[in-house]
Amino acid sequence: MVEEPNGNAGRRPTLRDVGERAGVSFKSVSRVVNNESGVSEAMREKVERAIAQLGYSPDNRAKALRSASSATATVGFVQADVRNPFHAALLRGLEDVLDAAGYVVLSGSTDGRPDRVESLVGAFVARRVDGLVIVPTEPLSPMIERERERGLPIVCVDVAPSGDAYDTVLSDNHGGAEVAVRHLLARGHRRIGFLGDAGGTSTSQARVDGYRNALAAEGVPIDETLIVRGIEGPEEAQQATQELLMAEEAPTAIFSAQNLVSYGALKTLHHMGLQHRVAFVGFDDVAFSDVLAPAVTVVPQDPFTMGHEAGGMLLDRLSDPGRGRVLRRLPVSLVPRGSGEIPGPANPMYAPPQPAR
Amino acid sequence: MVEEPNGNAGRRPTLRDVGERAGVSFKSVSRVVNNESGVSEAMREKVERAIAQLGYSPDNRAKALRSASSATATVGFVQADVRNPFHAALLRGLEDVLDAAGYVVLSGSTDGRPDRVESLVGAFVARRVDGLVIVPTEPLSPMIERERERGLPIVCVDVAPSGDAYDTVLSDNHGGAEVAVRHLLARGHRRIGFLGDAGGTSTSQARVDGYRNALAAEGVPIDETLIVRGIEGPEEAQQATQELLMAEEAPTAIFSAQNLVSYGALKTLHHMGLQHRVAFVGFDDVAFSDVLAPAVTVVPQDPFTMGHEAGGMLLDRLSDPGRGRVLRRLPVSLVPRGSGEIPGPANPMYAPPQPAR
DNA sequence: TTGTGTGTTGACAACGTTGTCGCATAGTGC
DNA sequence: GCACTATGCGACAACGTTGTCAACACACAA
Repeated sequence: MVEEPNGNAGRRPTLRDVGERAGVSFKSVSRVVNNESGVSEAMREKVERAIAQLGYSPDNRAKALRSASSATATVGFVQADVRNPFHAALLRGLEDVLDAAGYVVLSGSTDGRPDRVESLVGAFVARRVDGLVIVPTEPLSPMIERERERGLPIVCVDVAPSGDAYDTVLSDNHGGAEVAVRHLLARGHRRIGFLGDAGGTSTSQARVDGYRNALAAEGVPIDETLIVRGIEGPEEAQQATQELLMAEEAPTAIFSAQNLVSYGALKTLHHMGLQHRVAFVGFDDVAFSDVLAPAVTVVPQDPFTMGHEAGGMLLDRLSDPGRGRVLRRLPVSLVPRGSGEIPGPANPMYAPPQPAR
Repeated sequence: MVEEPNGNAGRRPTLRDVGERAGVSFKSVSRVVNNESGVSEAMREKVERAIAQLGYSPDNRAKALRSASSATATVGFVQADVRNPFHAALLRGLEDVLDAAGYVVLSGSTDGRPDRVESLVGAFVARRVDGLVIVPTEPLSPMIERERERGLPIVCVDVAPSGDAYDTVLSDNHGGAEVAVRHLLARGHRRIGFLGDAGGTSTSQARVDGYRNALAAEGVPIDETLIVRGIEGPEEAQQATQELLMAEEAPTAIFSAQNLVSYGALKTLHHMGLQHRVAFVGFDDVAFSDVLAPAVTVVPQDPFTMGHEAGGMLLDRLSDPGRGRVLRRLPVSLVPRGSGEIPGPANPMYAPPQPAR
């Protein structure tokens, strides 16, 4: 039970309060709190008793304020929407590694809106975060650029901003997309739809490039009408998928380059009754991918690990601000579960896609 | 472009720096920054020019430190795991309403472990958050109790801690469970399995109580062997579901009381090929609930709104610390999608559940 | 006894900000 | 010309902490 001093209800006890209580100077209390050497046993006991009685907890703001070089042990995480499971897992990975190092995480969602990015970063900077982890948007917010120039440690995750100024953690987006499309090609598909998200980020670009590369490597001509980019959320993905599948020469397979897009695409495939006829591979894992019939073949990323890596990278940068810029590209590989193994026209097992109903 | 003063590389400009630059006292700069009255136009312009040149951003730590009553405009959110979509949506709801009021959110996951709760709350308090929003565990951390006694505004969400000391936002857990089970009863089911999560919280309890109530109201005897509680995560849920369905007198319907449990239960139903035979209703919505076949009948909560409400409640409490404790219980209703409408034995349409393969 | 270390403690100045107060300067009324 | 008020600005003290330095007590050797 914490003793509540009569006069100053609501005020938190300070070093000075504890010192008064213990009959010593507040500086001695500071020494005990910080486990400094050169404190007698008697002093330590007296002070610790007083601390317990008053329920003292140190004020990190004052500590951080004392020396400009000193730190708040707080970092900011800026992403589009924490409700996207990918971002939530990133955050959790971050939290875990930073928590272990004594940091806490300020988290904010921007929906990718530049004004929200600016205001959020401004709010974080006002609180003097020691560093930022961001999922960049394109173009990168000028405020973020300015903070980097000023020396604030910043790590990008999932997306590499243009230029090579930022420490970055990525998945192998190009390679992953290529593997996915090769997988479909190998099963006899020649007309493969591409569904990509909005944003115009390097990540989004790398995934189309991977798609194009895989086709080119097999000598399959690229039909631009099969490539749909700029899809914003599951509803638009449903729409786009439907249009693609109702077209004159519909694709026999679909590669979706992002988890929310996959969600919409799968919904449409199932609603149209084509889930067993049209092959599907998605970048990013998707909830229930192993419960759906057919189970969903994906190239999963590991966002938890990505967050972990990003946090570690930030800690490294904090301890050595002068080091060169680091880019880490995490390998990905395809997990076949069923939807991606549906045969295509160049395969003897092929059955033409007709709606089941 | 921010001008970098030669001498003090890395140091952020302060009020004093701006004042020097503009040739005025730092106090005048403070006045301009805070839009105080009694500042001449000439002064304002001079200062604003200097602010822009130096890229000044105020230091929230110092501001908050200045007066004990002043605030950090920061709140902490403590939950088990952001990767749970329910918690992520809570966080997003919180962020949005608090952001609009100028606050930022410190977020931390504890996996429900008491030691992590303590250390996280300690870290938040050290940074002098103005308030906390927590998803409580049972028993409630003594550190949280102590902070409430000390006067820190705290709002609980999703779970009501024992006693009635905390502002709380809840779903109507009892009512929701009752509606779900009544729904199954009305379709002819008499043996209804209950799958509940671990934790021993009031929420978890309310959902079993709702289950029991619904059965009792229909005069259906309660078979304790059909009630499985304390399920920790999807894997355990899979296991429990399988055992339930392989038992001598297996249930013809299942009510799952939590989203992660539903995930595991659905996985097992599908793997056993029983998804069209055994009825299923889940508390909490679940990703892909409308893509699965049959689509999943649920009693969804609206975690985004819950987070929104919790944030609003915290803001209210901050502006009026003396007000009485508030409890808000949000209504829920059942969304029939298919899985919950599979007929049971007391229904003429009933077909006995046999594995499809 | 004196000097020299050694170990423990306290006084005091910062950190960057806001609140309070006082001092100029200018304008107003007589 | 003299008070008086209003307006704009600066000086200074906090807020709670840490770093620096000085002061003190004590032991030990010379």
